[in-house]
Amino acid sequence: MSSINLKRLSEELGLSISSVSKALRDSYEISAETKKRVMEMAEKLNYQPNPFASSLRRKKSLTVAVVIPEIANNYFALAINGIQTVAQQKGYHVLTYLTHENAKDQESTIRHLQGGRVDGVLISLCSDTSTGNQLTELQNAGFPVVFFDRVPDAPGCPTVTTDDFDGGFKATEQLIKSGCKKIAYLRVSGYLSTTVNRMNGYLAALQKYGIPHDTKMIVECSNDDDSNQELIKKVLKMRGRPDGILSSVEKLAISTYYACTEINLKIPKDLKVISFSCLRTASLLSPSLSTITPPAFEIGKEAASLLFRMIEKKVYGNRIDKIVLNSSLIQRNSSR
Amino acid sequence: MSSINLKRLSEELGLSISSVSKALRDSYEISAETKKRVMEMAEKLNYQPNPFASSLRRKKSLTVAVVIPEIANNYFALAINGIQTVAQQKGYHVLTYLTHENAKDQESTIRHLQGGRVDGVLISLCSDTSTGNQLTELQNAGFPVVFFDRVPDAPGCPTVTTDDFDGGFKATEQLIKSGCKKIAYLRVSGYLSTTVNRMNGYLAALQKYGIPHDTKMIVECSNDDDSNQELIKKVLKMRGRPDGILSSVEKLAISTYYACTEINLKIPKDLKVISFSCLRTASLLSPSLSTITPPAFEIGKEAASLLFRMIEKKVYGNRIDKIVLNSSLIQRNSSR
DNA sequence: CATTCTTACGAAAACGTTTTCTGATGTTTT
DNA sequence: AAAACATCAGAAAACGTTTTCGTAAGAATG
Repeated sequence: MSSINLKRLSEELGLSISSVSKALRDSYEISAETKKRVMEMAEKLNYQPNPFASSLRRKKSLTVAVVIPEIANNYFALAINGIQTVAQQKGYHVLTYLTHENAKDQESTIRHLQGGRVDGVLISLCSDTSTGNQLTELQNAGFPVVFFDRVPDAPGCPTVTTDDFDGGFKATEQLIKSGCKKIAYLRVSGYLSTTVNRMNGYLAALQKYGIPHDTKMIVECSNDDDSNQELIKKVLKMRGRPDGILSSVEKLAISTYYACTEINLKIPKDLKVISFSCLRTASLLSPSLSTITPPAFEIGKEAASLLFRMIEKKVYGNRIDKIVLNSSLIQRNSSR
Repeated sequence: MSSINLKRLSEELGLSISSVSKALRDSYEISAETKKRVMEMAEKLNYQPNPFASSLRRKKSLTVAVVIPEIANNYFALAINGIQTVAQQKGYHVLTYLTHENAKDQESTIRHLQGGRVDGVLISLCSDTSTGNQLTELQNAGFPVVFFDRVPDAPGCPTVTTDDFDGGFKATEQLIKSGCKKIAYLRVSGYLSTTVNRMNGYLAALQKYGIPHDTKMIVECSNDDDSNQELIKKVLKMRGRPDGILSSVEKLAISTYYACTEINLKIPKDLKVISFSCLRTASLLSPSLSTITPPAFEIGKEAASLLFRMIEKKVYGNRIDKIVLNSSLIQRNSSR
């Protein structure tokens, strides 16, 4: 809107457009004195360079995209916070896109991003994902892409994740040590690297402690809170019901709490619960919720930093970073 | 990155650049047959128009900015969700900027936005705000700006808010009816429309029920959780301490819970608490937290819709929309 | 003095679109 | 048959930058 541009500025100063441009970019071709004059006039007229002209010419958008399943989610909100912090400090702009756990949305977003609107992409895959090909297409085109949290299992992808296997293992171990004999695992339907790795940790812990693996203890949930709650209630009412629950995502722990209230099961007496979660109020819940907490903010920061390294050095060629951060297990009353 | 552009496409088709462009935009100047050929080739080569060239030429970015104090906050996360939902459906892109409650950041963001990177701005002011002038400058330049939640008190601003006065009034009334005689109000330092309107509702309720207003009951908190917790503890330990607390924002209610745990005050027996909050787990807290819940998602949607109306009809001239949505008071155990 | 080098600046092309203007062909009207 | 018109397509300018190249004037060199 600000209709003052280089042309206007150059007329005001009695200089050519190119000289003004060079002065503003602090080129050695311009004398110190002229630079000063230009800077002052630019300041005075509140000159703001047109970002589109600049991006068009330089083939650089100074913008990155963040593609996530949802935003009203403690984990992703914190991760974005980390991403923004790094990006803003680097002078980059951040576009966010929500896929709503919908592969179609994710695909069209990725396709769109190929238009060159951004210099790089940070993405956490939706559960309903089958778009690996599209993404590798992007990557093969030399486009910087960093996956975080929910990542593809392909080896060629730079990723930032938490030690999900270890988290699942330790959480399960903790439940076992608190006396649980039958531990259910609440997973999300579809393929999610996180949920699968966490499950593998869970299975490994069962094996280590000689607890037989029962497929009825793997509960596959959907994205609908109400039906999840019904499903969990059903599991908790069946013969040989679980006495411990490991929830792979926060919202399933919430649903478990509600389910227990409804069918009058007491946590932790009748059922011990532990969940992956970034809930700030975990310790204020009734009972306080034991959690495995991924360092979401740091994950965002690391992912963004990695992306900027990839963007900045043209040649990130053969090096593939796989960064793994530790999550912390915090035992509270729900699993004692 | 996708280096196929109109030139490449036109060569492939044996047409001129302009014809291809017109075909893609479905111009009447191009025959149906040619259009079909062009569309197919564009599809085949996965042509993605360069957004910068397009924006430069058309002076339209198809992008809006969201400027908020923080994102790791249930309210703002939900609001962004609403904004994104509307924007994505309209084919717009969303840039987000965090001010971290910092007026300097907010200023520089606004200044930057004048460069024309976006077609409109959605903003919720930071607490430390003194930048009204800058914003009206933007508005005077005919730039579409919609304020939501935390708004300036100037009459010329389109806003989307909740009935904060009413919420503060009813919440206070509820505490009084539950037997509270001395009710403290936790506010945030600096000027925030929300916190002030809520306080006025609080004061009005006190007056209606003939409760004397005591300035010591207005507790001005900062942005630091730890020092807030200390401050609240101090208030709860003083002579003539409050027996009820109305918290103007979610995080202060959390701090209150922690403070009570530390000094061994029981909610609701020793202290009744009610808070403005979008916490999904309010009913699972110990004790469950009474809340006044603003419809954050809808606020985001309304704000975005209003902004798009402003962007789309060039002339929104003398009409100023002030949309107010109702928040809902949910009484739970913390205030019974 | 003639040549090469700096220094400081301007002219113009380029980025990839969109849009206005112009024109060629064939079709309808007078 | 001449004139007006409709249809379709291309040429070229424009958006506001950045960058390459050219060059004038003076300084340094031989």
